[in-house]
Parts: sequence; structure tokens; C-alpha cells
Amino acid sequence: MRVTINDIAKMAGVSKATVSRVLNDSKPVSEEIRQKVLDVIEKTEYQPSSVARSLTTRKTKLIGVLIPDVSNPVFSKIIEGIESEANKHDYNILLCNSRYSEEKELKYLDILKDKEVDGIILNSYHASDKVSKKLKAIDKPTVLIGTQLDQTMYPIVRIDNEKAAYEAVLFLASSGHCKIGMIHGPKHDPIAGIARFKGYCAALEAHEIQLDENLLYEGHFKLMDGYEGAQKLIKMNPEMTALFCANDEMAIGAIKGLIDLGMHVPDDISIIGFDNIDIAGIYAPSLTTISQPFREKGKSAMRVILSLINMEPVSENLVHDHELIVRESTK
Amino acid sequence: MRVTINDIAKMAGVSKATVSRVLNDSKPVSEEIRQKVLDVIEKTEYQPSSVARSLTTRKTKLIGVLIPDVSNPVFSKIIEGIESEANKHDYNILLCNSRYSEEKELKYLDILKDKEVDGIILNSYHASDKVSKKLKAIDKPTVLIGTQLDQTMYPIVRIDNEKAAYEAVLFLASSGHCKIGMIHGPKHDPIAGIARFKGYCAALEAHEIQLDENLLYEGHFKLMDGYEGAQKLIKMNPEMTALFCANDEMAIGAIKGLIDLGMHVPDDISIIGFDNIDIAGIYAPSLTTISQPFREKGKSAMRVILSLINMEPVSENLVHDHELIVRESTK
DNA sequence: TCTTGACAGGAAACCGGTTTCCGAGTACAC
DNA sequence: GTGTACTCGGAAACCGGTTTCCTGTCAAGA
Repeated sequence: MRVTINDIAKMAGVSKATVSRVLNDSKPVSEEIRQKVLDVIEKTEYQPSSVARSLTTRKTKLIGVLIPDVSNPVFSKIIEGIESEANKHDYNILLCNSRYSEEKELKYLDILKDKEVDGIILNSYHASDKVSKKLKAIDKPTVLIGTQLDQTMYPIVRIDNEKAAYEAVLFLASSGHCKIGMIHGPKHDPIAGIARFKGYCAALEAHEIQLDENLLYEGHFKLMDGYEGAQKLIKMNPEMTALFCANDEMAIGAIKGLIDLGMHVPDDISIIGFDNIDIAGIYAPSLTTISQPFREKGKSAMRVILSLINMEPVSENLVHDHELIVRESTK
Repeated sequence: MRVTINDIAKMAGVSKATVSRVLNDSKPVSEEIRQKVLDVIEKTEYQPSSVARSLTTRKTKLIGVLIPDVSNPVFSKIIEGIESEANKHDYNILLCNSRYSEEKELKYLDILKDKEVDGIILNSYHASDKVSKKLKAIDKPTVLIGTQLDQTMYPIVRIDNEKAAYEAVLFLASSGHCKIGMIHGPKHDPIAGIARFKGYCAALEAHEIQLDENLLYEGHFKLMDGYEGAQKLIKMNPEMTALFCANDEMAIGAIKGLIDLGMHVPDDISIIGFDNIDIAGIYAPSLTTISQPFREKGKSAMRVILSLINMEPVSENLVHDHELIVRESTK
């Protein structure tokens, strides 16, 4: 049987209130008794039950982290950041992998309520009304990452996606490209979908390039979307000399797709991605891309959650810096 | 204030025992009363506190997953597998990222004890005595993945690393290579370190090739280890025509390192990796490698944990199949 | 010497569930 | 009509902590 606070109290000849006080330094205890209690605790290797403690304190020291896909490096880096910051402050992570399914998102929100997590970090793929409503009902400190919920008052940790995309496409245009295609994300995604597309449009406009529907392809951020999209676009537009992809995975798919058509990157066509995942730097050719600080975003989100939990004002800067990393895939 | 079982009991005019019975179907309740209780529950959107439940049932429905690095695709795929199986059975994942540090491993084991998880899935990088001892003290259902703990009686989910490495190197030797280098893992790692090296030796022996110390380089599974290792080996052994790397990351580093020296893969040298991570298939050249089913291993581990928790015999097959995937990096 | 206040520590309530134990009511057999 | 068995539901104990409230002791001040 497990050692409980009652056992310790009996063995030390004190009440369990005293044991609790020694454990938490919540009220002064004479040095003599404190030592006796500590001795017994050490001898028995007693470890208080966090479940019991949570019941009275109403705190679980658990942060629910809801993301679409753990095995996507974009999200796993965020998790890593969250974890490192959480760990520093004795919080733990309840991992919720929604697999891009709204149903699972909703189910996990129920679970998070049930588990009484102290806070929620949400990277929702389906930022739907249902999600928003459920989140409100849970009524816990919440931070969003790369997600926009309508009429929301939750802090959002993000980068300026539109500006970043603008810079990427501007770089292509400034290098002399004028037939610039884009493999963009789905329209229902306000961040990686819409915002990056807007940046693309703005950059074209800045260089007085007409937006051409034929140079657009919609993907879902998957490798094969890039592969197929690039092949389709280049067949329809042989004069296309540059391609901006809404994420690195599609960009690498695009490179592979073009190589398989016998083309050369960047000699025949320049490719630029978004996110700067690890592969981007080591792919051959290495990928020019927009780098965003995933780990830092995770840490940042966690710090905001801590502020919210402790009812402190949120001093954290929510908009992180991005950076254009020029590598071999463009010229 | 939160709605509790007491509120429901009062509103429905029954005792809280009855509410509990309706909730859990633990004892028959007349249809009339059941309906009344269910109505109240629905109206109030009552959700029982899992913390309180855990305190009495001694079950938290939490599985502690301790791994060295979430952002490494090898581990995140395992996690994905664990999650999908856990989710099916209403278990949740407490994520523990040890960052390859023994200190953090030990700290997390304390946390897992404190949190009273129902089971532990451990992928330890430092399978030390301390870890082993602490694990024993926690005394919870435990499964190891890709980890060997001395004198342990925990089930180990794994592949036959030695055989897999043997097959990889045999493939090279059978293709006519006789100067085959290896970038292996550290010696303290019984699985990815020792076992894969043994397979290499065995394959050489099968082809009566003398083991040559000069063709060996020790890395820590990082990209740069492969990069530097490959460059060093080829400079020392210009006659080397094939290189086996203990994981894909080092293999890709190796390719990059050799390309940067002006060499061609596979024309000048064949490279073979291990793990078949996503990049392996899309890298240019794509990587010949040993594929192992990470997701399946994760699922498998979770199923074993479930069996252990439910005191059922473990029927799961613990040794998974690997497969040699021949791609462009070898000839 | 008596009062007052500070302080250490114990008893008990409480958190929100589950489960045991028991009693009331009903049905059936004799 | 009485004894018996069975069903349903309530009271209360319990899980292992925290916290409030109270009591006893001792030192300082009047």
C-alpha cells in the first residue's frame, strides 16, 4: 500500500495538518518537529499524492496542449518550447493530437475540461464556432498559437504572416522574377492560408504585377500537394520562373516534382518556402524560406499562460519576428 | 462555481450515490429516476471531476510517455501511435521530454509517480541503474520502447536491430562493395548503438571482409555527425565506396557532406541509412534505408500497457518487422 | 500575580467523487 | 397472513490531501 500523509503523521507522532505544513511551509512549525517529520518522510520515501492535492487546491499543474499533428515538425517544435518552459515552473503537458479533425478537437476540449487542466494552449486547425463556444464554456486560461478564433479575447502568439509572405515574394520580384506562382493553403485557414496569400498579392501589387489565377494552386500543406501543384503549374505556365509555397513541406514537394520533370532548381525555377523546418537547410538544393521561431513561440505561449494563471498582466510580446533565409533554391 | 455531483443530487431530489450510479451504470437504477438525473445533468452540462474520481478509484487514465526528444520524427511518430491507441481507450498522455538528459529523466520519473499515472511508456536514452531503480520504486505498469534496462522484466517493444543492420550491410556487400564504412552510434546505447554495429560486423564477416577500424566513426545520431564523419572517413579512406549510417539523419548529413566535397551519391559512393524517416523518401537523392514501423511500435506499446493495467496476459507481438527500402542513394 | 497576546499544533471540515452497508418496499411462495 | 428473497436507493465512510478554527502554553506587560 502507498504511504499517505496519515502514515507519516502517525509515525512522527503529529497531526496530518502539521505534516502538510512542513511540506508546504504554509505555517511555522518548530524546528524540532519539522526535523522529525522530515526524517520520517525521508525514511519512508513518502511522496504526497498530487491527485489528492489537486482536489482541494483546484489546481492540477497540467497544461492541455492541443495541436493538429505531433509528428509535424512545426508543431513538435512548438511543443518542445512549451515543455521546456512548463517544466521550469513545475507544470506538465497533457498532449492532445487532433489529427486535423474537428471532432477530435471538440472531444479533446471535453477531456481538458474533465481533467481540469490549469490552462490550454490551442493550435486549432478548425477554428470553428463550436470550438470557440466549447472553449468559452471551459473557462480556463487559454492562449492560441497560429489560430484565430472569431470574436475572441484570447491572446494569440504569432508572427506577421502577411508581412512575411510579402517579403518572400518581394524578394523574388526584386530578383527579377515576374511570373511568380503560388501554392497556397486552404481558404478556411485565416493564418497560413489567407494571410500568406494576401502577402503574396501585396508583393505582386508593389511590383505592379497582375495577379494571375492560372499561377495559383491550393494545397493542404502536404508534400504531395507541392509535388502535384508544381507539376501542374509548370505545365500550364512554362514561362513561370518562381514559385512561392505556403510551407516548406510543399516547397520541397515542389522541388522534387520539378526535378522529376527534368528541371533544375534554381536554374530553371526559383522556389521559396515558409517555416524553415530542419529539412529546409539540408535539402539539396537547400531551401530559401521564411524562418519563424517555433520553440520561442511555444515558450512564449507558456509564459502567457503562466501570467494568466497567476492573474498577472501579460507583458509578453505576442508577435514574434520572422526572417527571410536565402539559400540555394532561389536566384 | 462549478457544478458538482451534490448539486445534481439536490436538483434531482436523489442522493449523490444514485447520481454516481446513473453515471457509471454501476448498479441498477429505476428508469424514472435515471431519466430525471440525466435530465438535470444535461440541463446543467454537468461534467464529473476526474480529479475527484481519481482519488477514490486510484486511476488517473493518464499514461506517462517519456522520450528523449519530441521534435525528433522518430519519437514523434511513436507518440502519434501511442496517442491514437490511447485515445481509443480513453487514456491520455502526459508528455515527458527528457532532452537526452539523465537528470531530466529521473526528475520526470518522480513527476510520473507524483501524478499517479496508470502506466509508463519509456524510451530512455540513459538506461542507467538509477533510472531502473527509480522505475522499480514507482511500481506501475511499464513498457520500454527501443530501450534496454539491465535485469529488467519489462516488456520491450522493438525491432531486431542487429538483423536489420546485417541486412543493410549485406545488401551493400552483395552489390559488390567491400570497403564499407560505418558511422555508428555511441557504445553506451545498447540498441541503436551496439546492436546496429554488431549487425554491421556480422555482415562483413559473412562476406569475409576484414573489420577496419579506420572505416568507423562514432556519432550521436545528429546531422552534423554524419556530415563531419563522412568527410573525415572519405579523406582517410579514398577507396571507400559505401557507407552505412546508424540513422537517417546522419545518413543525410553524410550525403550532404560528400556532395559538398564534390562527390556524387550514389555514383562515387553508396549511402544507406536507418529508420526511414519522412525526409529519406524525398531527399535528393532519396535514401536507401531500413524502415521500421514507429507508429505501430507506439500503438503496440500502448496495447501492452493496457493489457498490463487490466491484468490481462500480454498477447502482443513485441518484435516488429523492419524492411530494407532500396532507393537512389545506393548502387 | 493576573491579564493579554503570540504562537505552535491538533481536530475537524472540506474538496467531489465511489462504494459499502443497510433499510424500506415489493413480490412471491407457503 | 407471514416469512423470505430481491431490488432500489439513501446514509455514511472513504480516498489523501489543505485549511479553518480553536485550544493550550508561555512570555511579556501591567
